[in-house]
Amino acid sequence: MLSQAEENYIKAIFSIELSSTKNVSTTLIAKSLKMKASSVTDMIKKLADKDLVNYEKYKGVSLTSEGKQIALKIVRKHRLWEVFLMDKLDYKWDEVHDLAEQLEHIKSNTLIDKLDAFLEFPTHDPHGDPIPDKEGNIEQHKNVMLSSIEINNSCTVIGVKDSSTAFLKFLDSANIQLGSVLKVISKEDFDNSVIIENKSISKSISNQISKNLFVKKL
Amino acid sequence: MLSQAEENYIKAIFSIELSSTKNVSTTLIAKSLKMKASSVTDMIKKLADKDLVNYEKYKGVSLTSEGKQIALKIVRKHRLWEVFLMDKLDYKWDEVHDLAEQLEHIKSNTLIDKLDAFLEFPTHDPHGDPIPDKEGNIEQHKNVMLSSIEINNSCTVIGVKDSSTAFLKFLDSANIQLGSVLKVISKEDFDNSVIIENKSISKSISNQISKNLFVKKL
DNA sequence: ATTAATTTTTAGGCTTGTCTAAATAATTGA
DNA sequence: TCAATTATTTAGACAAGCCTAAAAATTAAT
Repeated sequence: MLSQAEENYIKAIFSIELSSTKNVSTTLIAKSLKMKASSVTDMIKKLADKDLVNYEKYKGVSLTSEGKQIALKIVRKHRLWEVFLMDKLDYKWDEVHDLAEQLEHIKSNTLIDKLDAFLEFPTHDPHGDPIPDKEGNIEQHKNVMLSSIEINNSCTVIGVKDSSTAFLKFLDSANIQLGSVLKVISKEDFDNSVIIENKSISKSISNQISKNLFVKKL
Repeated sequence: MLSQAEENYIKAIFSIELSSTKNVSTTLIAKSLKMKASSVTDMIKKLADKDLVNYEKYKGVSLTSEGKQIALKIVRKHRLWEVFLMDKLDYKWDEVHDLAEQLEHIKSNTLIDKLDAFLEFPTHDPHGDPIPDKEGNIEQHKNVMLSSIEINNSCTVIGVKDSSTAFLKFLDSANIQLGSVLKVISKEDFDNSVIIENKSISKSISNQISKNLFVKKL
């Protein structure tokens, strides 16, 4: 049985691995978990002893397939709890992350599948991220960003790349949710901002925003 | 912010206090938490430093009013999570305790009240124990046991004194739930067992069982 | 009222998971 | 290429929370 600390490391390594193909460095893990590199080295050794990561001194780490399975289970828990918090307890999408971070560590063989059933087997969490199934299978995110949609095309918001509170709060204030339909009216070459129409209201969206919004072309 | 360990001690002290008026001894706490007395002494000092318990060497402890408020909050969380697990996730009443033991430690200012609302403000948990309200007010259990009901009287099961898995499983197998209506048919002087009728089926119930079943006379 | 038994506390040790500071390896750049 | 910078690891420390063993206080028994 893994400790919460161990689970957090596995999860951090997993999410860093997703955004690059190289081995994951000590420093990146340390940044992601807000810890010192030396602490990371210690834990990595422990995880390597348990065969959850491949590790060679000075070469960074990668998850073993066992480690990956564990990561997927944690991600599944995290995302299902997020759905619960939003759908059943009326939390907003920028409020659920920290709570899910705690709930994902609850140990039980049956809880998460019962929760899954209770939520009627959702496929995506409130940020549009796909929820791994019982066996750890997960749908691949299609990386279409709002910034890549051409003028006069419409798209649906299906996820966010950046789930920071600040970003989510901004989206809320701009009335953009999962499922929002956005039409690209024009693009500004100068700063790559786009003018979009959302529920017949036009808004200017900076490039920093539009390249963090996953969309599906309509 | 209290650690899980601290919360567990507070809860243990609270529940021991409920069943006697004397100060709570180190040994009793140790037994209840399955730890060594020396560990208990350590923690008691810490809790006394934080003014959550009154402590004088060799004299045992009692909760301060602040300590009692914290205990009530934990009890509230525990019982609301139990309701959730049973009512929403279809757990049986002997399965919810260990999970609630983990869930009760989730830290959030808003979660438990939102859960309370989602569950439509239940007043009792699946074992018939009253749930403290937001302010820590809790209904007093009326201590009427099945063993004290006279022949030919009927009563409703409102709770259990012993929540052990073994006891709860026995009740399940005997088809006795919260709300079950039991009629006392006869009593055996020899061993204080009672014959009861439950859904027109008669059963003999030993004194050990009947003195652990809270009932309300009809 | 002493002695014996029990309870409680103290002292010291261990593990987990963190840190700082110093040492070593790897990478960068002039 | 080799010196400077940056990344990583090692070594040693510390807090939390538990333990064992021994000492001290309390309680029970004769």
